[in-house]
Amino acid sequence: MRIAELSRRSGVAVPTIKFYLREGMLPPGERTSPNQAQYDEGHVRRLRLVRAMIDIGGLSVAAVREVLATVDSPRDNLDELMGAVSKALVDEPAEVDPSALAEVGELLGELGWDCGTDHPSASSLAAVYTAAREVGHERIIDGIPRYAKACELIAAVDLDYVEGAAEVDQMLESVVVGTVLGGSALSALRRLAQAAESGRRYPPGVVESEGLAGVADPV
Amino acid sequence: MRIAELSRRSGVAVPTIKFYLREGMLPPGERTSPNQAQYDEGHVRRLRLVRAMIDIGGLSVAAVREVLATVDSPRDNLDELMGAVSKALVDEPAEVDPSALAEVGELLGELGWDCGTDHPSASSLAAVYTAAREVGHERIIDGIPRYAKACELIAAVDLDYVEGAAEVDQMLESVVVGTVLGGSALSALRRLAQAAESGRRYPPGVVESEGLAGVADPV
DNA sequence: GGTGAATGGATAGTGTCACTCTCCACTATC
DNA sequence: GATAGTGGAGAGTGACACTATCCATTCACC
Repeated sequence: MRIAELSRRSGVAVPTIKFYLREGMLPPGERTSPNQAQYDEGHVRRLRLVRAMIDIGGLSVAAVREVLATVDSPRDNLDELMGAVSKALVDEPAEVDPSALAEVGELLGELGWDCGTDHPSASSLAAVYTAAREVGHERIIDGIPRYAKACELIAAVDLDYVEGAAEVDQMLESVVVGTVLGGSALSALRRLAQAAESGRRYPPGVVESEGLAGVADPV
Repeated sequence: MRIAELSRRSGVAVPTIKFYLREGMLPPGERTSPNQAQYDEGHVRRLRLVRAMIDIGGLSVAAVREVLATVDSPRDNLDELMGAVSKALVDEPAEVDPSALAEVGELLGELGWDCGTDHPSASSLAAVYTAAREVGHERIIDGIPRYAKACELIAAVDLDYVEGAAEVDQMLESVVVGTVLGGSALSALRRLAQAAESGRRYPPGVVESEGLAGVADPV
């Protein structure tokens, strides 16, 4: 197919497709003459993946390019691939308080998680610790171990999903899709679960004259 | 204190503070003369909160303004406040496939979550369903119920955190901090848990000649 | 074989965002 | 009285993600 059909099939405007080609987020079509090229089903899929990462995952064009470059030149084990995708997905904080990082290391030890504090996300978590203290909400850190238990369940789902991929290239893509779309799904589910739990704890109908109903003075 | 000290205490540049004042993200200082104003500890806290939301939470200035406006004019129950913060935090997808939304409704029913599909996050989740199918990864949807179970644990932590706040205005802020900083902590923990789980399933040292070690042909 | 639409490629322009700079009249402090 | 700092407003900046325009082909149809 040519660019017009690719545009129609993917829902992406022709100038935008040209832009993505220039940016290397979409491989060039197969050249049939000096200024003609053919695109295939793979281009449609890739384009949809790009749009999903941008629209649903909220990634920047630069992040998408980096993630796709990782997928296109795969590593030889899952750990490394996931690490590479993580690195492309998170922008590691510039400087992290070493004591907060040590605290994260301690947490990882208690949890029995053998990933070290050199993992980029360990720095991200340490940055959250620091920020929480700066805004006077250090109390939030007390909940982290329970968050971690929930994340063990989530990670098991994530790994199962990647394992369940039929082919190796599907597997690479499933790391990306699982991380990006899964992340959006999780944040939506979290909010829904909060609403549900809140409704369970403080059933509607109970109205109080001041403060937060059922919270300042729980029923 | 005056603006220079506020800048020093908060680590935010003076022109940026002026910008935040203009944008209404920081309440004006107490005027002592036509062109002099005093700022207090509350301004320092607020400024740190703004920076945490932007730097750690990745919120836009517009989103921060909206969230703070919500906090500054609180509702009379927790459900409503959380809903208002959610609304300010997520940009609801423009159009959602009704059948995907119905599917989300079914899921909510099975889970016993009594929040309806009119919750903005229900649409977000439906958008993920649609995007997953468009990129040929509908299989990811099978993992959603297990994600949801993990989110029940997370939501319990979140609600406990808000309940534990000493005063009502602390409580309002804890909804924001819990949602924003908690979200960043969760995504970092998820990645760390993935790395740990991956290391557990495929211990290092096992090297294979092709494909993903221990995955294409699990040990 | 001629003609109008479409193509690939490149360059320049657009709108948004989050500051950042510059200017101003005025105030505080030495 | 000199100098630095202040609140306030408007214009300017750089990054980002497209979008528009142009051009020399090339295609599809008559």
